[in-house]
Amino acid sequence: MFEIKSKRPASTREDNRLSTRGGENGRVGIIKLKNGEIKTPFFMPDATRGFVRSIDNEILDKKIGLEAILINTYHLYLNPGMKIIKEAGDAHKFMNWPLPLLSDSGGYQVFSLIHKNPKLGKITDEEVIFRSPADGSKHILTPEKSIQIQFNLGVDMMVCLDDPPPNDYSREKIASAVERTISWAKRCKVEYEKQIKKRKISNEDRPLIFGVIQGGEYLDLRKHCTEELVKIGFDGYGFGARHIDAEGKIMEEVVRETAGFIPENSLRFALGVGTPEDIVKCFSYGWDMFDCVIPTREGRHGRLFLRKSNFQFSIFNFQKNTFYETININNGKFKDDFSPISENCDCELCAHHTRAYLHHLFSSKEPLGMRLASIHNLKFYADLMGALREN
RNA sequence: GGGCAGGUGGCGGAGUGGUCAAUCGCAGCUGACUGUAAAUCAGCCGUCUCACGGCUUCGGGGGUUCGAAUCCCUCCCUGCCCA
Repeated sequence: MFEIKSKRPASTREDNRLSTRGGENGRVGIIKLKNGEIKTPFFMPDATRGFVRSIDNEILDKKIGLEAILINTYHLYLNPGMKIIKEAGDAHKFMNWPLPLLSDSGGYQVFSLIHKNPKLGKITDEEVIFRSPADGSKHILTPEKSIQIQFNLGVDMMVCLDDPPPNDYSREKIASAVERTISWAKRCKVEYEKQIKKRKISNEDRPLIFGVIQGGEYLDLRKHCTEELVKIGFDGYGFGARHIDAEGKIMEEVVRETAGFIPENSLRFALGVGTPEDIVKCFSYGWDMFDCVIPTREGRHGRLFLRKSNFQFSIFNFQKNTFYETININNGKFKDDFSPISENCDCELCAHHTRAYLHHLFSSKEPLGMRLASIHNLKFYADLMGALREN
C-alpha cells in the first residue's frame, strides 16, 4: 500500500501495498491506491466543496502535475448532497477527477465552526450537531455517518471523524478532546470494517483510512493519542488541530516528536500544513502528505510564491528566504513591472504574462487573475514536492 | 437677457450655526490568510510629526457671530428651462 523508498534502510511490512523506507531527514515512497499511485511526499490542494476554486480539474492533473486532491465530507454532504453524488456514481465521476481523492471527515468543521462559535452547533460524546452557516439548517454527524458518507464518495483515502480543539484550550479540555477522538476513531474503524464487508471491497481496492492525533501542545497527550489509535490500527495517522501557535509559528517539537510516535510503516499526514517552510520542516521530521488552502487562497488574494533559482535549499536550512520569496501582485509597484512573474516557473501565467498584466487583472477584479495566481502557486507547491522527492 | 438648481477632500456624495479635518461608498496605499463560514478580513487614506499635538481646508472675496462648510452680500463657475 505504502512503500517508502528513501536512501535510508528499508523496513517493509507484509502488506505489499504499503511499505516504507525513510529516515530522520525525510523519506520518499509510493502509495498504491485504487485510482492510481502517488509518490510521497505529496501535496493535495483543498477542493473542499468538490472543486479547487477557479481551476478546472484537468489543469490540476495535466498542467500542474498534482496526483491527488482533498474533498470534504461535511461540505459535500450539505451541498450538493449525497443523493446527487450517488446519482453521478461517486465523487470521482461527479467531479470528473479520475485520480486519487482523499476526503476529510468533517472533523475540522467541529473546530472551525463550533469551537469558534458555539451558536453554530454542539459536540457531545455521541455526535456533532451542526447548524449550516449558509441557511441555518440543522445536521447531525456521527463517526459512523462520516465513514458511510466517505464510502459513498468513493474516495481512495478517508479520515476518521475527530474533535480538534483550539490549541489555547486548557489541558483538561484538550485531554477530553483526545479521549473523544479516540472513542470516535474506534467507532469509525468498526464502521469501516462493516462497510468493507458489506460492499465486498478487496484489500487491493479498499480505501486507506487515517486516524487523527490530537493533544494540542502536550507531548504526552499526543503520545497517548497515537498509541491508542495505533492499537485500533489505521493505514496512516494525521497530525490534528493546528500545528502552529498563536503567533503562527510551527510547534516544531510537537510536530517532530509526534511523527516519531507513529510507526514507520504508516503514512503520516500533516493536515492543513502549510507554508512552504513548514512543509519542508514537516517532511524532514518524517511527514509524508500535506494539504492546505494557502496556495489557492493566497493566490486569490494576490500573493504569489516565487522560488529562488532551482529550489536550492537544504532540508537543514529551510527558512523562507533561502528558497523562495513572495510578492503581493496588488502592490502599486507592479503596475508598470513588465518582467515575468517568476523566471523559475513554467506555469501558464509565467509562460505568457507580465507582472503588470497580472496586477491589472487583479485591480480589475477579473477572475482570470485569481485563477492564474492559483495555478501558479499550486505549481510552486507541486514543484516543491518534486524537489523534496529528489533531494 | 430671464428663471430655477447647484458648486464639499482623486471621484461620487452626506453634512445646513458649535460635539467637523468633515458620515459613507469608490479609487488609492499597506498588512493578514495554515484539515476553506474567505474573489475575504483588518489598518491607513488634507498636511507636518515616530507619537502627543500642530497647521491650512468645504468655488473666490467680504460680512454677521463668542463660534461658519452651514447665515448675509458680492463676484466667478456649472447644469436645466424660457426668450
